[in-house]
Amino acid sequence: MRDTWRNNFSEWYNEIIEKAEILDVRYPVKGLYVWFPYGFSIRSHVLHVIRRLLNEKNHQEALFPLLIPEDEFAKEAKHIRGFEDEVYWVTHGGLQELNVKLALRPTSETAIYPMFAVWIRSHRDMPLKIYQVVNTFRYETKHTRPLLRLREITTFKEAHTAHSSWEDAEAQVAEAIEIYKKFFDTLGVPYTVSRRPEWDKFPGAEYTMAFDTIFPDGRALQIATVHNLGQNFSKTFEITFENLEGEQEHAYQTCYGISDRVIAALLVTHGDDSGLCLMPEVAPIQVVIVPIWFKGKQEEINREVKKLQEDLSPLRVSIDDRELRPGSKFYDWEIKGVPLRLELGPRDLADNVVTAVRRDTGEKLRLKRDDVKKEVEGILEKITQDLRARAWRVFEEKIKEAATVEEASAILRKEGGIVRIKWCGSEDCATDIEETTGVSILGILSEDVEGKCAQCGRPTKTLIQLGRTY
RNA sequence: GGGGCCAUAGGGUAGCCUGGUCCAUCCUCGUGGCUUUGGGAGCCAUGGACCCCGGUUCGAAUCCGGGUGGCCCCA
Repeated sequence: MRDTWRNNFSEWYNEIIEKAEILDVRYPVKGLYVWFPYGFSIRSHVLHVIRRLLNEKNHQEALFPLLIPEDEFAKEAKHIRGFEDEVYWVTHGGLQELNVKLALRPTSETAIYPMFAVWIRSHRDMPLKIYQVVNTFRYETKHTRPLLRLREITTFKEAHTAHSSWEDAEAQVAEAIEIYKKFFDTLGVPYTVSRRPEWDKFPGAEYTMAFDTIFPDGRALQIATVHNLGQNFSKTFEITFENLEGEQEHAYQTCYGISDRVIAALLVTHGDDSGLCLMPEVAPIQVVIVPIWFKGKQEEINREVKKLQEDLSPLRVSIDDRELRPGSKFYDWEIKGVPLRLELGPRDLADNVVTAVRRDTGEKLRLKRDDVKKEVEGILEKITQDLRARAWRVFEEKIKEAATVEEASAILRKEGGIVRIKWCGSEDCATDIEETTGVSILGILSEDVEGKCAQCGRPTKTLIQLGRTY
């Protein structure tokens, strides 16, 4: 693991996924991976956070089928064109060929919206805010990578809403962005939000807002998207409602999603050369207690360790009573990213203290045994704040501004990250910028700046972000 | 989208070029036991592998073809 986080990110990533028991990559199908119980537990805690945030804003969780009939799937022309070369098809039932092929959902618009058409009749049925957490399938032909490029996306949280006006849909986009900001803040994952360029928006959307973070190798990773679908899908799927004037009108829709990539971002953002460092809120084990046994004292130590665990309830506390040397246990839990380790040995008992070691800083502390719970809670809160602050500091250092395309190009080649430049809005300039820099335009950050297009020099108010993507 | 490298116990590897001496090397790991425990313990015993299909050959981990899977670089 030594120094690979900074110097060989790919190697660190592959190693940590396996050693921290996040995913087993040995499943014999390309692009499909097995969640280990430990990784699955992190996933569960992360999902708990997003569910809480969505439910607070009156979203309802539902569940739609995995299989979508070809005729529904093909209804929206742009949508299908965006996905058709990566769809898995179910063509047979047993030995019999199906009359209508069934798509394994690559995303669920075409599974959900036919039902929206049935459910929505009046403006009173809206806003309708539904979400589901499911697996989706995409036949990736490129290099697949755990959590980053999958053939089965195992953790696809997609929300779909319908509204009775464009303004309400716009407000929903804003609400979704706020929810995601809170979500990533909880995970301590830094982000930038921008509007994807026209040619890169979700197929069938009016526009797409996207969250990107930056990985240690300098690449940008899309971690969430929010789409305003306007009436595009409601027209194809005939989702209509009777408005206040008594007329039939097509609904205004939005959808927004996150995927396994947020788990990758969580792991990578706070990782270091010793392994993971998990945010306490989503750590399967928040505190691990390592008993320090000495001959003759084992029973007493075990008794005290058990008492300590009970005193720390309801924190997620685990006792490591494996028959191993303590040092070996320390390494294990550091790789797995347990935020706080407590040690209890004869010396601690004699002094009525508990030894604590922070995963993020390595700092060693002596906690008074009598108010250990308050102290531990305080440390976990401190770890949360420090991890978040550190992540944002690192992130912001990787965002630069450039006046010219050449300058942007030099920065991106040398250190990667995200570079902001001004752009006139023409597709020709965009193409030239992407060709010169060799990276993509991530999106439009602002349309309220003063300056000149870095490519052609024409005056513009648009600031965009460039970065090499995953 | 283009190019390169690779596949041997649970993990990491040697052997492959030059086919036989390989019932396959070393480290790690698993199991049983003894001793130990404040940063990866030691000893004894024991367990486990040549990616798949086909071809060449008296003989294939090794050579050839295809498939599957993995990694890296460039666009």
